[in-house]
Amino acid sequence: MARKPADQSVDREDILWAAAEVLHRNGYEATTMKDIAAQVNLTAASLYHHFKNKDFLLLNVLEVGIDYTIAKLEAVAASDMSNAEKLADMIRSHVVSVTGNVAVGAAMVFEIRAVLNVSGKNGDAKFMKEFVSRRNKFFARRDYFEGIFRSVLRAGIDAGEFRQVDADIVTKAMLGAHNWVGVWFRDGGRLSGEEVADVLVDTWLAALRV
Amino acid sequence: MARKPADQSVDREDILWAAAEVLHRNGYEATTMKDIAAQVNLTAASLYHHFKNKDFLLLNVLEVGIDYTIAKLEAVAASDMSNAEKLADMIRSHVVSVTGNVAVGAAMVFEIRAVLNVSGKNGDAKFMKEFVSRRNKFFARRDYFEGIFRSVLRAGIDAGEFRQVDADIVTKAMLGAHNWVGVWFRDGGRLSGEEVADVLVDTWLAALRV
DNA sequence: TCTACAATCGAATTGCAGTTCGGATTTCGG
DNA sequence: CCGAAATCCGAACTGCAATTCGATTGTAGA
Repeated sequence: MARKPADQSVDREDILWAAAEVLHRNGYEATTMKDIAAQVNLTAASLYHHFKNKDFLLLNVLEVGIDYTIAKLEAVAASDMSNAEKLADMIRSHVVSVTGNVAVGAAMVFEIRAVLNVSGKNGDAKFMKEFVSRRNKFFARRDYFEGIFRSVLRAGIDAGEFRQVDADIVTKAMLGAHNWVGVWFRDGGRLSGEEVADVLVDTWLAALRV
Repeated sequence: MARKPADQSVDREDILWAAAEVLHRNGYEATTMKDIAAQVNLTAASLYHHFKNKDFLLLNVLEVGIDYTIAKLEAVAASDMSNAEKLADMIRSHVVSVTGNVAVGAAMVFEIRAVLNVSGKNGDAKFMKEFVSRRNKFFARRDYFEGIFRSVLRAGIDAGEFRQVDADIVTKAMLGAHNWVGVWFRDGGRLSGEEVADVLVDTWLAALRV
């Protein structure tokens, strides 16, 4: 239908990835459209053909990240394993997502505040409506994500597989620890993402054993 | 010596606090000098009388935050309790710091990237030298902070008080979970900071019990 | 009381990031 | 081979945030 030089065929998804990487490297506000564009050999202006504006671009990255993670999580949570086995797989899945997909993973966690600040500045309300709507949906998805962990934890407690703990707090502790991995993990370090995941699985199951 | 109207006596420390609060609320890049100034009824220009520039202001907040936390931690680590008791107190101390001093605590953790980016932009190298020096010192302090936790954990393992775990990873997991508290904790929630701390102490000790 | 200086502000400067716009350029369906 | 739509870019606009500077005003201490 249109232009797409063989040497740089860049599409929406490529940009999303580039954005995720730069975002993870610099943080939201510190990331310029130019930076993102450079990552895919485009100019800042070109990005506006693919995305309404910077906020939507970021929001898209977050959406992709959360969807990716939730998809993997749901598969596990829906299986017919014991709650302990489920939780182990979920932890593994989450941690590996964060380490293997640092870009998306970290962006998912640490850039939220920026997205939150809709009311803060641009009150131009142009795409405002759609933006707020999608942003709320995103937050709902985040809560849903956390909810999956909490449910399995609760079920395990009720089933006597886990000891009695404050499921809310422990869930948040788990997510915090996992998210934090995205901050310090580096490829080529002493442990691989899978190995780190194993350590955390072991740790949490120990914390929960009756 | 100089001016200091009785109605607004604002000093360096007040600004530091204001900055910490706004920072925690908006994130570094999203926080303007004007925002900070407004918090203490000053104009942005006035801030430059107290701080070289925005970066130094943030750095100062981080320094204050880390020093505060380390001070409390060292007191505990130096006592003659068992490693388990020490760790419990340290966890409590850390978590309470984060919840009670959300400003400093969260800034300490989530704004680092912004400080890191020295090389990123302003290469004007005016205060650059001093800044880099202090920033490195800050990072060293952060490592030191983490080291205290790791040491006690290791000592406990060696002493047979804790089970064999990967001390590096578990330490980071703990810090991640604690830092994360600064993100979700709200005064007036179901639990107080102390209560949250207790849950975490219980959780980690369970994870480590032989 | 006088003076030097701390503390503050208003106004002006600078630079850059986000965004817009119109004009190319390329490709594909027909 | 043509026309429409997809892509992309250069240049220009806009606004704001950081920073600077000179002027002003209290105030503490000689």
